[in-house]
Amino acid sequence: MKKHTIKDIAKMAGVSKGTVDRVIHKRGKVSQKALEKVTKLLEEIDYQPNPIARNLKNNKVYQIYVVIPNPEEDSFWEPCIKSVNDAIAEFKSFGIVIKLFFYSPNSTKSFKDINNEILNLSPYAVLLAPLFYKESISVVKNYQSAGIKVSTFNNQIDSKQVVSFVGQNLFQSGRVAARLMHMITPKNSEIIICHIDETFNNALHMQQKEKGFRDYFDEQNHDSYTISTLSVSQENLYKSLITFLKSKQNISGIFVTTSKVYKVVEILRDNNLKNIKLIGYDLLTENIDFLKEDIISFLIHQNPKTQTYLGLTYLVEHFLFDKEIQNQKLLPIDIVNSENLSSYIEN
Amino acid sequence: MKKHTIKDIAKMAGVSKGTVDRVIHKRGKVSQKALEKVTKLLEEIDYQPNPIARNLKNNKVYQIYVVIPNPEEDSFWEPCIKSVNDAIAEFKSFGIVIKLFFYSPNSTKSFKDINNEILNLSPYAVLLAPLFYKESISVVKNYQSAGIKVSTFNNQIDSKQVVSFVGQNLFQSGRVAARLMHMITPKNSEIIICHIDETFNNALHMQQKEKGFRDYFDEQNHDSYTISTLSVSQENLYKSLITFLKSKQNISGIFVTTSKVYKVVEILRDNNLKNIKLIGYDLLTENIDFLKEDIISFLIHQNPKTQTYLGLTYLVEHFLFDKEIQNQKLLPIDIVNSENLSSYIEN
DNA sequence: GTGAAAGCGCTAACAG
DNA sequence: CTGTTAGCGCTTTCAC
Repeated sequence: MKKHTIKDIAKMAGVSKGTVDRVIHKRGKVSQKALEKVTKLLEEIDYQPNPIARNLKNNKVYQIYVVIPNPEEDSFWEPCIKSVNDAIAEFKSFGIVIKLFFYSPNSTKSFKDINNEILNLSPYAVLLAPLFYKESISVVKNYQSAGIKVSTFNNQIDSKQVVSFVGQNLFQSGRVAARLMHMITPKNSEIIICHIDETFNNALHMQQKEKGFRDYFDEQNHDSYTISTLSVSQENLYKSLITFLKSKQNISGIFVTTSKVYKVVEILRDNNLKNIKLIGYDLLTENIDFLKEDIISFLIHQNPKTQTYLGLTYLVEHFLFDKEIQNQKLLPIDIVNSENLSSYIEN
Repeated sequence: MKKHTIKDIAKMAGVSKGTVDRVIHKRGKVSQKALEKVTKLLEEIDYQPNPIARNLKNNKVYQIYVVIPNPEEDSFWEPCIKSVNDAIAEFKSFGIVIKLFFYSPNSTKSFKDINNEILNLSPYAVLLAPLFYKESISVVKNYQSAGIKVSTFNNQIDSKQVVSFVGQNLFQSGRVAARLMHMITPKNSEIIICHIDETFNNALHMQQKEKGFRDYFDEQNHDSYTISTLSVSQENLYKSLITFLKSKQNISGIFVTTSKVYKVVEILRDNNLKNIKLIGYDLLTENIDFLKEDIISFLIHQNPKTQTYLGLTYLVEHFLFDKEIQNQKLLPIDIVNSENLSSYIEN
């Protein structure tokens, strides 16, 4: 059993391969008669051109450059490195060259600089984890003018120029955290939403998460819970948190909207504050240990590794097989506790 | 910029493409001198043969037949249909033909029959969801003798003949359920493990889940919880469960080891039994509604859709690009509550 | 309008 | 041992 080829169709229709090709690609210059005959045959057979043969001519090298915050400054991004390396190995033989670039999560300048640098290298496409909203918009615009495709992941920016976004619904993610918090804290207690961020540049995520979190509790008979927000830089975290906590009483839980939960754990521990449930984000090694010890109750997994890998895969398959890229892929919001943890990291 | 080809290397080494090919594939019949020269060049360049061109010759049609329990008899398998259809559409143009076959989850005969039928059709490979252990082993053996590759998913069978397995660690899955149950039930209460199964043929899964569940509680100061097991067929479920529940007191939770949780919900509701927490498996529509209403606290997602899709993808990529198939892929054990539910199903 | 032919990268058969 | 050649399915060019 073999696939029908252009040759088969040509023979059946009594025309040449060239004519069949012209019909398939609607290049015109085909007689009415031939057109009808071939079209009919194509439909009957449900002909599918062989995408492999089609791209044989394209012995191009496609450069895809990945741009993320430096994992040494924020270990959240660590898993992306592995993911990129996997993709490099997997796609090398197809002529896909993937390179990884870092910018400092605390410096919009470094972000702009690295992207300008990449602009000059003119790759085929860029996969971007954009922290800085305003700067990202303009960076994307530059790529666009240079004819370089841009996909984003983790953080969404509102730009028509972006080919594809891979990430999570952060509002919903906040609701998930709220649901869990609701489950493990007593009524009539106080819950704190804690934003920890260096520069407040990525405040957008945190805001969406907070909205979702509050939205959930608003739907409950929520008068029984008091919810307050603490927004603070890493530097001031220690002092501010302690002061904040002391100003309250009956605190049963803290929802940390970033991966920096472990910092909160350390502070609580230092000050011998117990019986406060913690929910935060991401499977950093620092967090993992606390999760295992049940000091952190739940982590929500944002899965940067899969985000990166999917973002890359979409681009690659588009280049190689003309596969359409889906505009948006929202990953599941994984709830992780001490027991299903291993199933997410041994992977 | 373009990829290095066999032609480039031949030119550089001052030999013919044929010779380079012989070196690459270690076919011998190459002079020492040529061998060294070419080998060195290949390494220097880090030459990767173009897998696309390589398989151009193979204008075969690869049939992959998928065999699952009939979703009309057990809706757990429903999502596999979608998955198979997706794969059909995605791989059609590559000459991959995928077909779906059902057997009755209550009849070993139908299982054997359908597999014999498939054996006669001699496809390239079979992707199998094996419910019946003993029968599966022999079925796999038959395929093996006929030179048909077999991958399995969802249920593991211990056979060296199986190319690949996609599924979950069920022991760990039981532990996850236990951890959650522990979190939402009070100490000194009684918890029930409930196995619901028509024929007890797939008892293996349920046993592994039970082991994990008990293992977790054994690690806790577990004397405060009483855990007992009820094993029952669907038919007898109603009566048996009621009798069982009446024989106990202070029941705080039921862990149902299959997707049939919704049946338990209905029984509890009928009998006006409240305040019993429920944890079960799988995002059946029947279960989903109860999860949303918070009557079921958690569902563990076994993700049959992804299992099927991955199983198929591995085979396809192996056939088309000689990609190695990983022997075992353990999927994450997803914890689903009313809030992250949508992120798993809108997908 | 149309067919013939070359070529993409790789493999395999064949002739030397 | 080695080079040449044909051919996989598709596209593109060129001559008629």
